[in-house]
Amino acid sequence: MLSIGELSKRTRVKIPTIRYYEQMGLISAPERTTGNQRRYSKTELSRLSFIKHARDLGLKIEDIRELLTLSANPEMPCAEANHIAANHLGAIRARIAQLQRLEAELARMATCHADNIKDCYVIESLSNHGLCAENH
Amino acid sequence: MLSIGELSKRTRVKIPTIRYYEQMGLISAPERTTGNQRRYSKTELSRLSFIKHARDLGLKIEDIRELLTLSANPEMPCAEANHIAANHLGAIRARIAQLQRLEAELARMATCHADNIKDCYVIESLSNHGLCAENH
DNA sequence: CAAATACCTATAGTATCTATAGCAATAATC
DNA sequence: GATTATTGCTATAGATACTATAGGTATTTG
Repeated sequence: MLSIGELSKRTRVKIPTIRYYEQMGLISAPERTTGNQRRYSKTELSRLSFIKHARDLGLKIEDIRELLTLSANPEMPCAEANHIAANHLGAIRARIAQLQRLEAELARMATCHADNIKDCYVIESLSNHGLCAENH
Repeated sequence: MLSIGELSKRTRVKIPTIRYYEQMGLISAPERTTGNQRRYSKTELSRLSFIKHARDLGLKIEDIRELLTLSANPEMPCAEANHIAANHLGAIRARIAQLQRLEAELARMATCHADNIKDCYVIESLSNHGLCAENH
């Protein structure tokens, strides 16, 4: 049995976050010691690892909740899980494309070598959208 | 003079967001009509455009506040503004790299053709970090 | 001038945590 | 066994950047 601190170390999920997930119903309330401290089993360790991994991938809590429900019913069709992953993939690709446009613009901006603000390209760029190479 | 609705249309900043920015002190409280409605001048239009543009670039409110202060002092050195932009550029590049790793992993996951959850690669991938091609 | 639209304030809610205060339990050391 | 250090508990507030709602008032349009 793991204390909340050990669970936190192993999953790299911070302690208040674990308690928050419990409150949100993502993980169930674990056993307690006579002194009222939480004690976790291997089951909860792997469930929390799943959650952490999915969060690292940028999935929303509600998506994760759905995936957890799905995974609890091993005979259900896999299409739904695929759908969630594919949806998220589209969102990520769009976000990458957007960030790359911003990267280009910031890179241009950061080449400024003016001595003072009145000639600074950073300020100028932000003031005047027309200077942008790409539209956003 | 523009009403808040016109200002919103021209800057594509939503009305409650404009009022929120006023509350946060990013823009100053504008004139009011006798009926207590806000009326904005060109000055405020361009200031809000600056803010919108910077937000679109992903800059944090506090960074924007700093840039606005800098731009109000045209004789100040430009180094600080450059520093903010460059910092942000670094953060964006890191985020792009991270998202590209996630994209690769999700793309692999979404190729799953299993019929039911127990063989689904999406669920399997999230359960088992060891399957990831890249580390994150 | 009436109806439709736009605007006002104040408050609460969203999402995903993180921090703090004040106290209790457990582990480590002597 | 006693002291001390670490860890844990609950409850509440704060961070971020808004968005939504309720209940009421101005302004514009036909």
